Amino acid sequence: MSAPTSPTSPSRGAPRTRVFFFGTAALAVPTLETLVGAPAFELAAVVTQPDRPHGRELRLLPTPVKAAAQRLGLEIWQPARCREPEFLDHVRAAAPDLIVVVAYGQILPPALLEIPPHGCLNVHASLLPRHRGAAPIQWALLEGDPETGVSLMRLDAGLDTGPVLAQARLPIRPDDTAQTLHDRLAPLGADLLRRILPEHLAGRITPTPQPAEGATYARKLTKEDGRLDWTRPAAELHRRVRALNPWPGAYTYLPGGTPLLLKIWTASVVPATAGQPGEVLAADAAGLVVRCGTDALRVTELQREGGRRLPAAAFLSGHRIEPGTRLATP
RNA sequence: CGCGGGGUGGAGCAGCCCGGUAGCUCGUCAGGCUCAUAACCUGAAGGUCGCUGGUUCAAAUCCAGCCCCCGCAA
Repeated sequence: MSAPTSPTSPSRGAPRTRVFFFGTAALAVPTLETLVGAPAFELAAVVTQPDRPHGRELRLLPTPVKAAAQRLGLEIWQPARCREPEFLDHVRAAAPDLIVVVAYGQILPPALLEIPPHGCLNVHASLLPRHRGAAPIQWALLEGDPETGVSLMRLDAGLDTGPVLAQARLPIRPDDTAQTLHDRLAPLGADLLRRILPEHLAGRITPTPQPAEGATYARKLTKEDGRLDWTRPAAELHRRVRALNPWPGAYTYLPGGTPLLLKIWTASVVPATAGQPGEVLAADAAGLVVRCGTDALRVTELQREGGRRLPAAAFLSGHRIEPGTRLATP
């Protein structure tokens, strides 16, 4: 569709800044698009993780960033490890002025950080120093933060520990999921970079070291994190359901000959004082109400293993669940 | 060849192992009850049982191939 762009229109005066973009996940795509759309920059190459087997047939699929880069007609590099000497040589030879990193998934070694004269900038989806690490969006939800945001920082040798250039805040809505929050943070990060980058290149910004106080680490989530412990308060379980949507998903089990795995997609908190934790208090068109340690959770969308995601009313049409049933967490 | 589950009237499921009248919950439509109703009662419409071929007197059900969906795993 788009022909490979050549540096036509000799922008009179200042040469364009040569940028390398490092990114992998979908969060990074809006930032990549922003850079491509800015005439002041020449996007020399996009570095992303190698294609990995994905999906049902374990086919090799491109990363979201690679797919976007292909669509934009950009040069793509996919080193197995960005600390490989051979790769570092390639980067040195290409002489980028600046490296921008968003959700790349690998740590950039000091030897790489030293290459671009304007440094390596990173867009991170939290208000640093809170939620450093791999899953900042999910942890902001799990912890019940009233707000989160994006931070633009200069990479150093640590994990998300570099000095911060700027931040943008974003309130967390009561019904936000990791997906919806991600979808608002991604463009927010792109916008932050677009606004601040010219200032940075002009030398008008002094990054502020992150305060030691308030630093937390947002470790990557696992499937095990999705197990719902019904003795916990409903408010907490509600946060867990939202934080793990769409991945890895919160779940419980419906008792039976062989317990049936139920993934909980959406729910809300309702007051309750009767019943035992895990007990089904009601199962009707309004949803599946499950007693928790405090109050109850009204499940409104769920999915059994092997089945598709369904509204509670549709699910209950085919799966009779009587009040009094105890959902288990084996 | 990574492992496994599934495609049955508008929705969700059962029936398939042990071939032979298409079932359940809900929805829709009509009528009734009621001050009224998403409640209740009665009745009705609506299905090439994913596609193709095979076995058989007979296939939703057994066999083969294909298409599509989902979970695990990554």
